[in-house]
Parts: sequence; structure tokens; C-alpha cells
Amino acid sequence: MNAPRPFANALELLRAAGLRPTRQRLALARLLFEQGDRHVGAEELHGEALAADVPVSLATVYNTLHQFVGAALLREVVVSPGRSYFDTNVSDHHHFFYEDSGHLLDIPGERINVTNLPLPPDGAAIRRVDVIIRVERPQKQPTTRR
Amino acid sequence: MNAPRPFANALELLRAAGLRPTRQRLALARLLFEQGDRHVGAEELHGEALAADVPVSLATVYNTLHQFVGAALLREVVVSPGRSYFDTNVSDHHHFFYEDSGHLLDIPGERINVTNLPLPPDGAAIRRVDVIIRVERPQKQPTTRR
DNA sequence: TAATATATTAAAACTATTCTAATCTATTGA
DNA sequence: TCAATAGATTAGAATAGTTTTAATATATTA
Repeated sequence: MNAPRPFANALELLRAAGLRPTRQRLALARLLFEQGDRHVGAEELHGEALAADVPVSLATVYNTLHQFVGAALLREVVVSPGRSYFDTNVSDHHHFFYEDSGHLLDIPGERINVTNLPLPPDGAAIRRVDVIIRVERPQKQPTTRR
Repeated sequence: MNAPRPFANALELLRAAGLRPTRQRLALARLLFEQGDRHVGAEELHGEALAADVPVSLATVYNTLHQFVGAALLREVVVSPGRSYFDTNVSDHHHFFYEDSGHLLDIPGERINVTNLPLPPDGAAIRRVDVIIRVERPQKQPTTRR
């Protein structure tokens, strides 16, 4: 009764998502899902794959990440124009974003209440509610400035 | 007693922000602030300026937008990697984002409650809380599919 | 008005991402 | 088991949005 993640291994996970278990997808799935919750960028993941001797192109990394998002295995978190993270935690939660370091930190869904949401006009359906709390670490004052 | 915006004109606004009132900045300020709340992209604003016969480069548009953000005259809203809007409404509020059309819609701050915010670790200071509700307009079903 | 500080510019550079068309691989069914 | 085929991967080019650079122009100051 102690299954920390729904899939014992990458193979099953891909099967369940209806994705062919190719060498590349298997390797990427392992990198993503076999070490707890992660926030990774595409380039970063590509680097990890190469470092692990998995020959994979950046294009495939992007393809795979988007397929995983489509299969709800990942969530994409956009923090700035030209920077997005893929979050392996797909449960209800939100984020602190450290503007100086570019780091993301999870906030469990229960730790925030977003209530009284208005309904979107035009009969649109809510796909997701993103709360990003942008924070700034206090600057280490250079002893004297000026 | 009816001042819908804090500054009667672009000149005062720039002065108050400590920015030299150049031809370009004046023109951009007018485009931005003299027609109610707006969500504009940089390219879009650039296009408007050229259409209004204000010769200004895209680089200056970016510079100016960022200066305005720095002066709290604008807020930047990031919706996807490679897309950000500049919002002339700097009061407390949030957004619906229509994923299909790429449109933003304001939600007044009073219409949402975000409560019980945890404090950021590391003594970091909260700069801003962004709530983006991603919505999708119901697809017009093609009469029969398949 | 001259000197100086600040802005603007075109163009190149950069970053993140997507596309393209050729090649390769997993799956299927004989 | 193997050939056929649908789907995946690839290098490289292309694109989009944004930033940088170094030269020129403009606003401010004295």
C-alpha cells in the first residue's frame, strides 16, 4: 500500500499514456520521475540526458516534454517570457518564484486558499488556476555602495 | 474632482517617474494610458506607434516598457514562453487568460480571495502575487468528427 | 549656447523554441 | 521471423521575442 508514484516504472507510465516506449522517452521519463518532484527546463533535461549517455536531440526533448504535458504527466509553469519549467508534480499546488535565482518552490495546494473565483465569461471552461508568488531574496548589501 | 487617472497628461506622468519626456516616450505613454485599461504586447505597441506616425524603434519600445514597469506605471503579465503583456492596470487584480485567442481579461482584486499565503522561506520578500486563470472557450464542434 | 548626460537607433546577437525533411525504430500481421 | 508501415528521432535551419552594441541624436544644465 505504499506506492509513492502511480507507476512502478517508466515503461508502464509510457504505456498508460499511449506513447511508444522508445529509448529516448524511457530515459527522459526516468530522469524526470525517478527522483521526486522536479522543476526542469528543456535545455537542462537535455544536458542531463547527454551526461547520462543517452543520445537524444533537443528537439526530441521538447517533443517529449510536450507529450508528457498532454498526457498530464507534467505541468508547464511559465515564469518569464523565454523561460518555462516542467513540473513533475501534477497535483494541486502553486509556486514561489525567486526572481533573482530563477528558482521555483512548490506550495502545497492546501497551504493556499483561492476562493470566490468568478466564472469566466463566454461559457469558457477553467483549465487551471496558476498562482505564482514572486519573491525576492534580500540583497546582500555590498558593505558600502557609493 | 473627476480625475479618472492620476495624471492629466503624459508629460506629468513622465516627470513624476523621473523620465525625460522625449518624443518617443511621450507618444508611447499616450498610446498606453489615454484609452483606459490595456494589455499590450511590445510588437503591437510598436505597430501602433508607427501607424500613428511616431518614428520609434522596437528597441526603444522595449526600453520604455521596462522603464514604465520599473516606475510602476505598468505591470508585466507572462502568459506563455514567448508571450508577455504589459498591463496598464496596476491596481490589485488578476487575470483570465483565454488560451485559444491569447486574450487577457481583468478580474478585479475584490473578486478573488487569495488567503492563507505561506511566508516565503529564506526571509524572502513577496513582490507580487499573480493569479492567472487559464480558460478555454468551448470549441465549436465540427458537425461530425470521425 | 556649449558641454554633458541621457535616449534612440539600426543592426547584430542571443535565447528559447519550433519546424522540416531525411533517416531510423517499434509495432503489426503474414 | 520478417517485411511493411506508422510513428519517432534527428541535425540543422528557421522563427519569435527580446537584448545588446556602439554610433548618433536629443534633452538638460550651466
